[in-house]
Amino acid sequence: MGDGAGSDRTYARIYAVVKRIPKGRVATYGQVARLAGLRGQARRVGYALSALEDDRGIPWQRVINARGEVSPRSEPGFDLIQRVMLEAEGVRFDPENRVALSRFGWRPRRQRTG
DNA sequence: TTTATGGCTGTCA
DNA sequence: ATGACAGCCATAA
Repeated sequence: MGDGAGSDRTYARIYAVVKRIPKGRVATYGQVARLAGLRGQARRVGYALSALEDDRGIPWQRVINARGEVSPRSEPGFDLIQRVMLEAEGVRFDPENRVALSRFGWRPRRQRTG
């Protein structure tokens, strides 16, 4: 890696943040970006997660968009899989297929100490 | 190199 | 609540 655009520290940082999202909680792309020190680069988070071929222990399903919805992507039906995974963790969806971020949103109290 | 999307978001009508 | 727009960055043609 090194010169590779995606596979360097930046993605690693994103993954590190996603890894901290507790089970049963969700975070938004923008939130992850900010916690990773990449303010305003929410889209990059989506790319980093999209680049994951395997989970690698990274709970990608816990990252949703700022509306509280599971973002649809290229692969049809994949958003449903994500939803099922979240529901299995206890995250509940509204009739409008939305998650109440006020209730299930992840709120880290502190930055990681090290 | 330029263009066109793409697991996004905040602001403003 | 909805829709248009502009930032931001990656990847594929």
